[in-house]
Amino acid sequence: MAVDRERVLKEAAALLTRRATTSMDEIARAAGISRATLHRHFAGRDALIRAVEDLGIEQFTQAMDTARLDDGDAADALRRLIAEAEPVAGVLAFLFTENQLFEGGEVNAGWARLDDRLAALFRRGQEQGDFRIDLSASWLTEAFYGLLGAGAWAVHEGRVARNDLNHSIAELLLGGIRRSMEK
Amino acid sequence: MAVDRERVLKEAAALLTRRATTSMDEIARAAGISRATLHRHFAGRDALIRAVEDLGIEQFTQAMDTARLDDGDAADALRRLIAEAEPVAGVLAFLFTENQLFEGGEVNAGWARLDDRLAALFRRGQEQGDFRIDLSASWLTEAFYGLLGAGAWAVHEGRVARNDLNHSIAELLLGGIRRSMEK
Amino acid sequence: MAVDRERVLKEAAALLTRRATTSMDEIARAAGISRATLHRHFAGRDALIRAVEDLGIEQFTQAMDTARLDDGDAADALRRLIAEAEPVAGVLAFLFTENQLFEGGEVNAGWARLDDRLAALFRRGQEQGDFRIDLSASWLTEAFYGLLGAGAWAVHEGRVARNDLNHSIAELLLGGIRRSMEK
Amino acid sequence: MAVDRERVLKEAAALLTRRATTSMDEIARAAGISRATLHRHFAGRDALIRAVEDLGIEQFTQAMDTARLDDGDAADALRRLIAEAEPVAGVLAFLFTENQLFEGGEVNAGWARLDDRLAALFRRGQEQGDFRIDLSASWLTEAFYGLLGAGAWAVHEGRVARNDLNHSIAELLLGGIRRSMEK
DNA sequence: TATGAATGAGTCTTCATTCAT
DNA sequence: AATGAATGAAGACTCATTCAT
Repeated sequence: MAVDRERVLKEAAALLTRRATTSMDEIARAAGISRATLHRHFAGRDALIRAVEDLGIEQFTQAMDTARLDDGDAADALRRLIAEAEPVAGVLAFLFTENQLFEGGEVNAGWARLDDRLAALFRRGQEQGDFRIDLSASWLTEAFYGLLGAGAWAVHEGRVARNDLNHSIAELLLGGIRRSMEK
Repeated sequence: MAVDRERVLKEAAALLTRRATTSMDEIARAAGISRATLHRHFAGRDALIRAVEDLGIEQFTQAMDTARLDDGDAADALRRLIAEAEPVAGVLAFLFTENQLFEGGEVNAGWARLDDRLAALFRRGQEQGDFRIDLSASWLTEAFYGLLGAGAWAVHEGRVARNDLNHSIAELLLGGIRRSMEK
Repeated sequence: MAVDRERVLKEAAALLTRRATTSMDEIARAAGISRATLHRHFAGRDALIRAVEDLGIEQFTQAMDTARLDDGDAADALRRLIAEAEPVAGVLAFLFTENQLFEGGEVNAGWARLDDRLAALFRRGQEQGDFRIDLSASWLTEAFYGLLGAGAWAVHEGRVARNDLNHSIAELLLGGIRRSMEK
Repeated sequence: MAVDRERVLKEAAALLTRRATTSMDEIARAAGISRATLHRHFAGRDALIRAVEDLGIEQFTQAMDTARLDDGDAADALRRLIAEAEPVAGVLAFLFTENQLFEGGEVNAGWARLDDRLAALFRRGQEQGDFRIDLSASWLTEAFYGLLGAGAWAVHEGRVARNDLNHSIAELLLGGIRRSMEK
């Protein structure tokens, strides 16, 4: 039976997310294949990690597509994005934490496009008067990733219920900590 | 010339934050000493990491002390904490990711104590009616670290000016993205 | 389409002569078949090498037969042998280096028989007063292979024209470098 | 005690000459050091083999220097060269046999210089009327290597006495097999 | 019959750590 | 105290070989 490439990648992502030093052997075993087979499908450790990166980018891209970032209220779009991105949060956190994986420093171009789309959403919100303008779109983009990662981790550690995650991230990001009159 | 222990720890924190698999050799070189010397000062890789942790915990403890978390308005206390913690954001980010990436290692006790103090601040704000109560103190604690780490990285990457960092983090955390009447 | 066994063996000989560590994969690709097919036709690497040996032995045996080593002048017989062996020089070169590089493996019996026939020719020349006797038949045998191999390589590298090969080898072997009165 | 680089290289050359597939481990053990140390001195297997190649080139260059190729009778110069090169014959044979070691095909430039000097010697002999001109200097160069290799092997196999080697090669190369009036 | 896919075994390579100066 | 050198242990990688289609 042919190896399910995507399944292997998902296992790899899951393991690497938990421990960045997970060995090829462990990944292979988790995926139910031999080390040699793992090497046949991914030219080496780097190639595997790059593939995980590509998968993460692809999944996050899909989340953005599904969330229809350009439709309606920017705040609602952001809420939809968080809901869609939640399953990918773990991988994204890994990829962001391990962002100097490759000496060459050539960052996967896919990230830039994602960053752009995200920043565009924040900018739209600002232009439409929904979002404050004293926080740059660029910073909000980074903050989004930071909160997503923290959320994934909090769930993993049992500090936040999975069902609360969407709400926790979205509300914090949109409304902050302070109790306000509105809402 | 005597080895500057703290400098070594800071280099280590910086490198390990970006790549958890950074080798002893890379750390030694970044610190300007030989591998052997690095080993003379820290009994091993684990000991080095523990030392970085300890440094972070110590510095963050000091930041908390200086910020007088229990005094006055909770929001103001949080602002003070962010201001004090900002210079150590790098090491803190390491602590945060570190505890994420290496599972199995019992969490450093000192770290847990810091978590508690931070959570207590959020709880105080909630009890005093300043902070919303639909976001758990536990989650806010995680979010705090996440945003601090994201901020440190954003500055490092040149996406946020160092001078804006305090404001960026504090405002986002306290008020969220949404433009509001107050403030 | 049926696999051309001899073509495979010739490719294998050519590659193995130049690099004893040539992999099964490279040989298979050079022969235009898959690794698995190569294995179906030859029970394993050793079997393949043995088959190449056998091919070389068979072809060289035939060359010897055709050259009628026992007939007439020994020098003429040697010339005929060189002419007959030239097309198989590549495989022969392999046989020669092969027996050099892998020690421990008992020498193929067929090969020893060829050595004997060749040595017998040289001995005959010496007994008949045509060949000098200060160079042992055993050494001349080795030298014969060495020159044949060098010749095959020189042609391959474009340093000697294929049409000159016979003459180059035969003249050097028979008459040496020095300009002489006779001839 | 510091590792004797040259000694390691000589061990490596000796082992690789006998079996091209000798492992790094075997070489390390033969040199009395650990595999890791071997790797510290030679970046990898390829690097080690290249170093062996360099050593071979250097030794053969030295042999040429010592033999004073440009002095006196060309035939005598050739005799001197054979005598000087004899100890290196084994390594040279290995390097010639394994001449496709590196995929890139970038041949060590040192060879070309050696080839040139050797060819120059043959050409000088031809111009001075000592060597026949119907055998190209280029071919004689190849033949020289072929005979040297064959000789090294013949000694190794016990078919030629080490003390006879010089004579065997020189006489065959200079005078050929045929009994002649002169000499 | 031919082959893409899978794998066990073995080699190469790196890293944290120790040693001798 | 500092370091170049050496190494055991562990992981990455490759190859010949087998399997299932």
